[in-house]
Amino acid sequence: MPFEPIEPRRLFRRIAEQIAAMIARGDLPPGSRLPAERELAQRLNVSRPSVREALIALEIAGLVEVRGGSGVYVRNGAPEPVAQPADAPGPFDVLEARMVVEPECAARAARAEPAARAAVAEAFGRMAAARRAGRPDEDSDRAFHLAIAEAAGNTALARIVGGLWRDQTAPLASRLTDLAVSPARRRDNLAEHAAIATAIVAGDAAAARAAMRRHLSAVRRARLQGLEGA
Amino acid sequence: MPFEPIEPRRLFRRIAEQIAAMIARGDLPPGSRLPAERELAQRLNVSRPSVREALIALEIAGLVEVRGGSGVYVRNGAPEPVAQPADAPGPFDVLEARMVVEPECAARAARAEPAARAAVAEAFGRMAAARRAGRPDEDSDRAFHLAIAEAAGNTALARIVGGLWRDQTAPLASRLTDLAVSPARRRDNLAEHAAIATAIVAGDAAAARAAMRRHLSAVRRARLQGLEGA
DNA sequence: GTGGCAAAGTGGCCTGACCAGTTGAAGGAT
DNA sequence: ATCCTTCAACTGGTCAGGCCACTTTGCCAC
Repeated sequence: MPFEPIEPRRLFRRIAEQIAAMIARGDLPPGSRLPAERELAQRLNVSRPSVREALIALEIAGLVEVRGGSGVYVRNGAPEPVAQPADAPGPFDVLEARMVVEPECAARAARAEPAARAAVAEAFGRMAAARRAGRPDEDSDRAFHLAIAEAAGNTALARIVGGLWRDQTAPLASRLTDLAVSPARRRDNLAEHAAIATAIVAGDAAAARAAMRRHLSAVRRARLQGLEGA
Repeated sequence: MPFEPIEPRRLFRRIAEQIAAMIARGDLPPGSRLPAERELAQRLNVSRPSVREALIALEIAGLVEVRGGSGVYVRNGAPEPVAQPADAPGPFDVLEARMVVEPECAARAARAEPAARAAVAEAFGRMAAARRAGRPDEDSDRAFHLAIAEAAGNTALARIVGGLWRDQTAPLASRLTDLAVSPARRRDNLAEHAAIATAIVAGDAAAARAAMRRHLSAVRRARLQGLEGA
């Protein structure tokens, strides 16, 4: 008898989520052993196979580790939703990392299907519109770069770019550099984005890579000057 | 009765690998329905629960989609935003991302100060020792790549590489392909690492970049081919 | 102490069964 | 003939109970 007939989802998912919730809540600290399969089954009023399926799902998801004959343990390096501000990279490290990753993303995006490339063009359109309307274009700027990373069609790369932008915008230190953007720089920024979008839509991978590289170089140059002149 | 007591791994992993191999090989095109659980069980000479566990593992890994009452289908490309537990990237996405980031890290490491480069050499030495001692070299392998990323002197890049390795070893289905490393591949792996370490210690950035690229290409090739011989 | 051995506990896997949803084709109504 | 209903086959979803191999633990002899 499933413990609650209210939810239509598959049983092992409900069980897995329940266990994951315990881990996230701290009821099951990292490294600790969770109850035996038989006991979990009895406690949750489900069968042992269902518990096993849930545990396998959690194992593949990287939340727990199953040691045969011993027990199931909460994984130590469990990905926490909270980020530690301590070792956050500095703004220039982030920018350099972007110069490694994003040109390649742009090149791949240029080789993507037309639909994906159209999404990049659309993101650029929104950014241009925001700028014309005088709205802060920080969000649409980020959205543009993220659209390119997503168009590249690689989840891992998209996640990396997303993380870099988070590192870049979150810390207060980088906020300071953000303010250093002059109206002229803002205009150039838009023009550089246009070059990138054009190359991607045209399917020219080499041009897209070069345009992205130029753009990021310009951003770095502006930041270096901003720190002096402002 | 397990079909062959030759492998000590858990049964559902072996089954999952076998199915994943069929998908990778193209025997099961994206969108196609794979055989029923009962038939798979009979064909592979295992019980249905074991097949179910394997299918759940593949589902969490994002390789297949299970439609109740209908069948199990090979997923075409894009991972849905469905993923509640974790939308971790697939193993090949991770590998591709590494091919974007790590060669650049190797090049920068080669330009680093002697102390940082010595740390890379040391990490390689530990890995070689572990391999000689017959110890599992997965950890030292990871440590070697992380050492290079850290020697590159960019916090953001080091963090990216660390994240990619976590994605690769902890969460996803890559574990399924991980154990497909033959002794020959393990030996080549060490040789490739040696080439990387040598170039970095010598301060030859171009050679380091090329060696890292060769290494990752070899890893990808091994993963694509693997899983058949056993 | 200390080393070894046995029992308890745990995951690993199997057999067999029943239920619920999907699917597609047979058969009736229009 | 065409459309709709119905129903049987098929598929995944879940449960129950059982046996085995391995790890852990604690007792006992040394």
